[in-house]
Amino acid sequence: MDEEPLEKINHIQEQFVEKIADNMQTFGVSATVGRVLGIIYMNRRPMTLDELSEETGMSKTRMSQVVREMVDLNIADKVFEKGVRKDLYNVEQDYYQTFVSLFTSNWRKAIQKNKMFEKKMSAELKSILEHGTIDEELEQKINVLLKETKEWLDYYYWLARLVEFFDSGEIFKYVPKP
Amino acid sequence: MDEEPLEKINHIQEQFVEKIADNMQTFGVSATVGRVLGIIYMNRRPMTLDELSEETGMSKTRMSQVVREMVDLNIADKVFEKGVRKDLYNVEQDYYQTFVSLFTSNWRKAIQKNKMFEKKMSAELKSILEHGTIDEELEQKINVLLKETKEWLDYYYWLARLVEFFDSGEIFKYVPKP
DNA sequence: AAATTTATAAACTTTTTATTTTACAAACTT
DNA sequence: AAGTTTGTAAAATAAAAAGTTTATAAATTT
Repeated sequence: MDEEPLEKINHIQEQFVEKIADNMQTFGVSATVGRVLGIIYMNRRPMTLDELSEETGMSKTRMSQVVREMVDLNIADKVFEKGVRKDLYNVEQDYYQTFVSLFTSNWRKAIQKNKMFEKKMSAELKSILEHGTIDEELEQKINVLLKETKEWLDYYYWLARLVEFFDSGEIFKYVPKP
Repeated sequence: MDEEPLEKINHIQEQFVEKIADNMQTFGVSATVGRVLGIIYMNRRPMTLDELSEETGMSKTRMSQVVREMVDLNIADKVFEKGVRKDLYNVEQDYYQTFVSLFTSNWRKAIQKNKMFEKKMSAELKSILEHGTIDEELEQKINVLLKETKEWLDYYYWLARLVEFFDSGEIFKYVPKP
């Protein structure tokens, strides 16, 4: 463990990147996405697919997929620099903004997937109520499910409101940045 | 698709469970955990490992692992019922509380893992500053990393505060349940 | 206390996800 | 317009996660 100061620092920098990669998994993104984010973040400057490939030791194709995922998640951007032909990718330098982007991307996706579901379910349930031969017990079951559907809808409405609460920055009014 | 009303309802109930399972993945838990949650939730009563095994078609051992994970995540509880020898497991019936439990469990784990890291890093960096032979450029790099460490610490402090904001129910003051 | 039921642990198998390789199309240089 | 460079898609491979089976320990019943 008796390294040159410069080596030591590079080693520390790598540990930072690994930690970022590890933490990023809490958001449900792969360690590789986290690692690439960490690498660009620590680099403080936009990077090309080739540079990322070099740094991670992974294929350029994989880097292409990863940065695309990051752009979709709103945690990276393609940037232009005159004279440079290769695409350059940069990441958000603000932790809090990255948190908000990942949180909102994730939940927006989930909310989107649920929108149709509620409508479909209540339509089906009502159709059974109207057209089927139904005894007391069955009718009660259907009503329980209809109530469930309603609560479900309310919950997703709340989630959408929560996403806005983060995206708008309101959250920082009540949980201020230190 | 011309089923008996009862069949139709069972089918709808299954769709609910599948949707819950799918949604649960947004929290980073496996579909199986989500499915078990959904099954117990729709059942409205605590269930045994055998019943769960029957419902999911999975082994009892797997059910044992899954409910343990759920208890750890604070979204299920072992309950006692006199005269019943088998363990019974119940789940939170309130969507919002389940959201809070999963959100806080996840982030508490992440925060915990980062606590030591910051201390270790700044100690290492300071030690290099004191003991190594360091030129201008190197010193600047170290200071950048020290600053990074500080910001990191602030960010995790903010996250801890955010977790409290949810856990205490404060969030519902500003993003009220519908 | 022998037999049965229940829960968990460990080893193994299957399925899913991550990554690489290969191949190709689009854009750019000369 | 021929030759490069760059980015993406599709197929193949490798690694990780989920699930099952077998074995065993603890508790319960008879």
